[in-house]
Amino acid sequence: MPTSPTTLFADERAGSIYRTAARIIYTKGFEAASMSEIAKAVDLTKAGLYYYVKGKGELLFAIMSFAMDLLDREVIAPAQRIGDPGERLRAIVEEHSRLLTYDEGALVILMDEVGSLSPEHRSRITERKRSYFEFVRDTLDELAAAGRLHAVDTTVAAFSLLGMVMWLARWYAPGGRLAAREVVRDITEIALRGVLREGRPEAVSAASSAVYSEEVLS
Amino acid sequence: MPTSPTTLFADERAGSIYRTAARIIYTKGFEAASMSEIAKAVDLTKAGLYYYVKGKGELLFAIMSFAMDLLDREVIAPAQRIGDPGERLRAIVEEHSRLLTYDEGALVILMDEVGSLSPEHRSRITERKRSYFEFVRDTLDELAAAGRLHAVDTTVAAFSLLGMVMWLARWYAPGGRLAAREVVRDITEIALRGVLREGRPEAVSAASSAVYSEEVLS
DNA sequence: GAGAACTTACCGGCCGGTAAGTCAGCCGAA
DNA sequence: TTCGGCTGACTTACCGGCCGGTAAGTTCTC
Repeated sequence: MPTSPTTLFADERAGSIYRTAARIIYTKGFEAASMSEIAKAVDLTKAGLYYYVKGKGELLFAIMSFAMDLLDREVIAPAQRIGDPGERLRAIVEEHSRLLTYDEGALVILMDEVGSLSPEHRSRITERKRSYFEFVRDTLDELAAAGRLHAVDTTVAAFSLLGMVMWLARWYAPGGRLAAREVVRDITEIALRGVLREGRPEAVSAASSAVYSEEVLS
Repeated sequence: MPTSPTTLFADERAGSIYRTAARIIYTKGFEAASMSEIAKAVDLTKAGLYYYVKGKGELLFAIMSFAMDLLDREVIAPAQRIGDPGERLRAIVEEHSRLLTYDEGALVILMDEVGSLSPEHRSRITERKRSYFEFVRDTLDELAAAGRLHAVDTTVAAFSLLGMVMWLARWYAPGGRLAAREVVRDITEIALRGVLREGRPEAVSAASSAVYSEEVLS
């Protein structure tokens, strides 16, 4: 279905606005980032920016929804197709970590700025996050029922694993001396080993100490 | 050494101002929290608040310094006195987690709002955080040298463990279904099992849970 | 009466947001 | 082929309000 040139341009422009806004909000925080600043970054006046977005709150909500869609598509949906709960857990940790090494803001905003949303928007985002959390915990429950989990509360375990993964966004600097692939693999190993009883088959583990480098403390 | 009543009163007042400010900033975020709001919460006008604090930035820095002092006193210093690196790591994770279940804001602000500090203040806080991080990583290096660690990069491992612990502040609600003691114990087990090769001596963990029998009330 | 502990009243500035105007380019009609 | 109108994509100019911060005065205690 072809779109008219003007509309296509508008869509591309809108996309670049959201991406730029995400980067700025991610860097400075939502409250500290001003609409004028975002407008200037996309070569518009503030009023010009308001032609595209309804308001600051709507902008934040749009970015978060985009991030949630990304998480759904890249992590949750693929994992849901995996039958074995152990492999499913591994896929979740691995893909979520990998996504965070790519990301340039949206996923971090999703984690950090829920408090800045309006009540209605907040409840919609929180609902999607809860459903993700429950997906992880259900997977852990399945493992526990099969006797494959160490004796820990699955709620605590789910939060801990997700926390470990999400923290990645706080410290990992792409382009630094730590390669994304090794980081993702190490995190996955630490996470799974933390909760799973089984001594997993780890053939790849030996090649671990390849190109490691410096990291950034925020 | 006795303090004069007025000074004592001022100190107590100052203390309660910092505590209240920490709670508000923790709840709404630094940028979203206004000085008038903080003033009102301590039954002062904004100008009255400025009698005690030099400015918003100084207030944030003071709260973070307090949090860092707390971390030093309750986690780092005791751990530094432990010879065995395995027990030292356990103490770090356990005590840091425990501290987070008590905390009413300061430690979370320390983690989340570094970006709002002035460059000078930021570098001073970041330096202390780096030193803590390196303490943890050095402990992991020690374990690795003794062959007691799984084959993962110690930098990634240190960030992952700390991330898991710090995430606790994001989700744990005191007074809920999960008792602080069990949460701390489970997190410690997941963390240590994630990186340590050894099947740990469980006797130590049983003894340590007896020490921390005090209940969290807030 | 001196100093600590405030309050009242105000400042300039930036905030999110908007009303109204501009202007390029496409449209159908003459 | 030209013309008038229409619309999408903006800009200029402005709004009230709250922000961090302060000068100057007041009250209370010793």
